[in-house]
Amino acid sequence: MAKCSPKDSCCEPAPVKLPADVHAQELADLAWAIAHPARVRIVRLLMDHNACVCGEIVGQLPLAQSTVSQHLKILKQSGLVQGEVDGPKVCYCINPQKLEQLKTLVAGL
Amino acid sequence: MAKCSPKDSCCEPAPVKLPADVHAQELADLAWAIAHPARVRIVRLLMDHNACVCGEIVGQLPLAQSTVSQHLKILKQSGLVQGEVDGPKVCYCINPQKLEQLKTLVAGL
DNA sequence: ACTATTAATCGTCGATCAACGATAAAGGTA
DNA sequence: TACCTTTATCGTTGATCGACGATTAATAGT
Repeated sequence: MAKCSPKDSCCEPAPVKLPADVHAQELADLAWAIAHPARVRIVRLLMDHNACVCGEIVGQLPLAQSTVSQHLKILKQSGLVQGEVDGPKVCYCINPQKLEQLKTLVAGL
Repeated sequence: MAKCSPKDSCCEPAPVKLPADVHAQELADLAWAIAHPARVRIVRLLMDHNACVCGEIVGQLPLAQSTVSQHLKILKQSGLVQGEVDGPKVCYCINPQKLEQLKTLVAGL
C-alpha cells in the first residue's frame, strides 16, 4: 500500500493477527534484567569469575551495598543469576541455562 | 577466599579493578529498548515485514496509538529502528547494524 | 553469650515509565 | 480551501526504578 524502503524493502499489508506473544514477555523480562549498566557489569564480573561474593562486587562498583544487593535481587528474579549461601557470605554465579536462553532469544530476532 | 560452587566453580580474589565500562552502558541501552513486550513485538513485526506503518502496528497491538508512537520513539532513540516519512504515513524499518550490534553484545556475554 | 562480618530488607526520595485521551502538525485529496 | 488520514506531542495519572542510609537477619569465631 505504501512503498517505502529505508535502504531496503519493507511493508506488506499483513493479514495475520498475532496472538498474545508469550516469548515477547520472556525476552522482555530477560532483556530488562541486563537493561542497566550496573547489572551488565555484575553479570560480567560473575562470568569472568572476577567476583562472586556480594562484597567483592560492591568493591568493584561505585554503588552502595544496598544498591548492589537490589541489583542482585533483580538478576536473581530473572533467573540469570543464582545465589548460594556460604557461611555469612553469599556466592553468586551465572545460571548458564538462562543466559543461553537470553542469547537464543536475542539471536532469533 | 571463599570456596563456593553452585554446581560449578567460581570465586577468585580478582585483583584487577575495572575501568568505567562503556560497553556496559551500550548493551544496557540496547537491552532496555527491547525490555518491554510491546517493543519486542514491534521489532518482530518490523522484522517479519508484517507491519511497517504505525497504524498497522497499532492494529496488531492492544495499545492506543499514542502509546505505540511512544514505543516507536524509544526504539528510534535506541537506533534499533529507523523511520522514513512516506506521505502522511511513516514507514518504520529495522536498522540491521544496530540489531547486529545488540546480538553481538549479548552473544559476547 | 557476645561480637564482628556479611548480606538482605526497610523506608524514603526524586526521576522515569507506561498508559491514555486530547490535541496539534503534516501531508494527501476532493 | 476545506477535509481527511496519519502520526507526533502534550498533559496527566499511577506505578515502578534507582539510589541511599539505617536497620535487621544470619552466621562464624572467640
